[in-house]
Amino acid sequence: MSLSVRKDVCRAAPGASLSIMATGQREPVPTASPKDNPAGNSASVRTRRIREFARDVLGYDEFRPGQEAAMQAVVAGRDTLAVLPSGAGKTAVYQVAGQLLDGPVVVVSPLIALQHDQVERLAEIEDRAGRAAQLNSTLSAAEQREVLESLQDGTVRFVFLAPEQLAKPEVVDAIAEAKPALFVVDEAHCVSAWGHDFRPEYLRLGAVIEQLGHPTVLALTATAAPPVRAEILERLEMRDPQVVVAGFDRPEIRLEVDHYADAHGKDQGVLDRVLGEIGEGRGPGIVYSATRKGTEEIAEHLTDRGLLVRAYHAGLRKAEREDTQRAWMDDELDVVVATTAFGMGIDKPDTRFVIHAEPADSLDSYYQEIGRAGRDGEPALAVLVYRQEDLGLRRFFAAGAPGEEELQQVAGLIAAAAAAGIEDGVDVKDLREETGRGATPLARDLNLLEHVSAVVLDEDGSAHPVQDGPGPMEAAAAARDLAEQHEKVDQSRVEMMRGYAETTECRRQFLLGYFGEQLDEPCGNCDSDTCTGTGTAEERAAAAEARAHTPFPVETAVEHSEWGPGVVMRVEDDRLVVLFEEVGYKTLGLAAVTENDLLRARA
DNA sequence: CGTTAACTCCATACGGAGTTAACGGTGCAGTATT
Repeated sequence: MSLSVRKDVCRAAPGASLSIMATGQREPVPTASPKDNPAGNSASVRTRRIREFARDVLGYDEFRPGQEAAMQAVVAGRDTLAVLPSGAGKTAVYQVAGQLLDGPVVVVSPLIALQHDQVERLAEIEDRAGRAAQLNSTLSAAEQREVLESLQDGTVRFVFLAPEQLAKPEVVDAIAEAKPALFVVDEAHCVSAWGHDFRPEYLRLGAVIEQLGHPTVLALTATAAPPVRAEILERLEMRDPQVVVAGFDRPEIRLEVDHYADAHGKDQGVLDRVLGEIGEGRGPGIVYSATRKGTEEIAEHLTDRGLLVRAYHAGLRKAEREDTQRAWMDDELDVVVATTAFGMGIDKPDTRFVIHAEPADSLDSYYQEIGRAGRDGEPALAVLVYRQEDLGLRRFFAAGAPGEEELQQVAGLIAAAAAAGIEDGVDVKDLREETGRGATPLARDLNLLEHVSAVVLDEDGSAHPVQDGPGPMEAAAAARDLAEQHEKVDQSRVEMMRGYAETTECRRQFLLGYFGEQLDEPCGNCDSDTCTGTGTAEERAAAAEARAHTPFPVETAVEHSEWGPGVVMRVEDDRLVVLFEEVGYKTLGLAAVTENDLLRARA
């Protein structure tokens, strides 16, 4: 096994070490023998026990890339972020830890449906790995109490819950009493993608981990670009984290982009593409649309053409959604046309294509979505049917930072209560009544105010002003600045989606570059000129030449006169993509950079 | 940001052109209602 260690760009965790595993390489599970443990060395004992568990309980013949490294780190009690491709057996990483560590395992999982599946899967090996239970609102109050009690008396070894459960002090207390050995955040990219406003409880997990006495933390995700990794480490307050990244190139997925200028042409293009694939016998597939209405219209048109199709989005009745999922899994459909609601926890390895009728909000989402095709390793296809105007909706969703007045009001109410001598702080419920604002935007505001050290939430979830912290006016301004910074980063992610759609070079190089991995040669399996062989040899040579002589190669730490520090993510023959810490991704013309001396390398 | 449904205005009136406002995605939990 070759294992190179290099410095990550994570500024949140200067001490983080990073392992990169070669793509697709599998490591056999060796037979444990006494000589693995000649001196009773604890690392080799761990290795032996991990391998025994993998073979005897999970029935593994081999480890997937990164899997054993992540297990080693976790079993040794080290905080670990594991970025492992879909189907790389992330579950096994905490299963093994559950058996080898002394204490229960808490798993934060974003969807109740996902928790359900996870519990069922663990039930199959319950006698060897320990009992698993879920804790959520589908359970009665008595059942919820029972789960927590079983966790405390050791009869339940794994508990699966959503972050919202951990907003309840009594739940955190009960779990703390059970002295968990491991705190797992599954689908950890949600910390960044959902945390800011949609599900703000994700941002509070760091504080929860502290309240639990900081058990070993394991963050798991299939997709996380460097800034997302940095945010996960920071938000979860991980200590001296081990970052394991298994190569996540999916060479079997062919990458294509179809360009259209007008809306009608694009709609037709989506239908033609789907009909073409199904007509050639290359199905089933998923079509992603940005809107609910879009999914229904496309589904209707495809049905009219005789395909077995269903639409799927969060506005449909629960029973209908479940039945569509079942029909999809049972091979009853050619196509599911869906919003982003469809996907997480749905694993159909023989999905042959993923076609996007609109661009995703980021390459993170896009890669996650197309990654659902070809999990069986057979050839698969990802097509983005692209029209520039469709980015507008994504830009709209990326906007929406709270106004300064709103933040001032919230900070003011909290400060006023403290000034009036109310020592218990302000309950979030009271804030909701006073401001007339919903729970979600309010939680977002509180997160922002907390992040600028103006407000603290105590263990009961009540808000207090920070002693000697900024006043409401100052706090609101700082919080707004922070929100605007998030917004800039989100907008820059949309820009990277645009960059992918509009690049004329190898799309896989672009995509992997975005995730901080360099692919040295064009992939040969995308629709770029270089990979289809339509570009001239001279052009390709010129591009390679330019890359070789750039003053700022990939991964160079740079400083921009206006945008501050950043890291070079990608080099083309006439431009650079740089990820700046404060403003996100920017594409810079190389000529302008050299002429105006815009960038300099940092030490 | 871009699309579209709803509205207003004018008047070669079985309605067309132009303006404006609303809308768009992900899920948890808890509460009210059948």
